[in-house]
Amino acid sequence: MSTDLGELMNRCRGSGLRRTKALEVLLGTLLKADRPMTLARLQKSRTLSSQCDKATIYRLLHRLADAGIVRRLGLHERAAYFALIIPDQHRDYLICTGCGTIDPIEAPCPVHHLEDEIRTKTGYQNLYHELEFFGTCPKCA
Amino acid sequence: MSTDLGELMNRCRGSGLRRTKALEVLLGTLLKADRPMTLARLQKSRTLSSQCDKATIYRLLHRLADAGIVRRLGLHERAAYFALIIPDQHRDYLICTGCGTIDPIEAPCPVHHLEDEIRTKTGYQNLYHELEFFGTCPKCA
DNA sequence: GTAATTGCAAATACTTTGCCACGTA
DNA sequence: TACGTGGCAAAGTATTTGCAATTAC
Repeated sequence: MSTDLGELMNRCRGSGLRRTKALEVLLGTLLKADRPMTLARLQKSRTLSSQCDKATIYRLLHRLADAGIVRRLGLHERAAYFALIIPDQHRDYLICTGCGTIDPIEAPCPVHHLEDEIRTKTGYQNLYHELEFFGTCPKCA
Repeated sequence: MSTDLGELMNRCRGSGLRRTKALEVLLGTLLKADRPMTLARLQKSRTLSSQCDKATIYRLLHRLADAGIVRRLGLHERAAYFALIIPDQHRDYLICTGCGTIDPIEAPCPVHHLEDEIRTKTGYQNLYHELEFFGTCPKCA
């Protein structure tokens, strides 16, 4: 784990966000989860639900996304997922289509080369990618 | 283009779907588009809007997904995207975060090896993946 | 004839915004 | 003090379902 709560708060301060209780609890929850979470899921988390409103979490997540501190992901659900961006660490995910479990993949991401190729061939800028594997986990099989 | 409308209809019949006007028009639209489309976008298509209701398109898309004829994709929008599955052809996409343009990527997909590795290491079955590149296209830059 | 399919309308689910009170800088 | 932030409630957008009429087989 190359990031802790204090460092995250500093990055937030650097982006002009204020040091509020809600922000701290939200970042702590995302950090502990170590995988993407939906707004609804975050809201149900013990600490967050007692500390702040759904709209607050929603707006914080979007501010954090603008600041480049969290990333918004699709992941095939109706609800949007959000995950912390850890500097110099790219994450892909393995998702069970049965129970919905989401696990980060340990293996190094194999598409950086293709990303470079696309950048030069198409002229797209600020490229990034999202890679997810879907399947049935052993428990659900 | 390795698939035509007749072949698609045959695959549908093979899965027990009935040969209806709505099905034919929907498949034709997806085939012509050659990229993922949202329900709303499909609905706006000239031919489809005059031929059938939103709920019909919705239900057809889901039956087609169950039959393995279309695939449901995330693609970062609030609305779900659907694309035809062409046998023996895997597609990844390049998406402009500015204007929302979606283009299929021509390059061969570089993650099949990792997919195999995940299969054996984790015991997940029916593995498939989704890979999207996001960036700013030259026009939007 | 029978069961799948369709259209219309109503119900959900999740997201997004308005407004005023509040807390941080 | 000033302005970003928070809570509550209402509005917006996309999805999903119920049911009676219709159509394919």
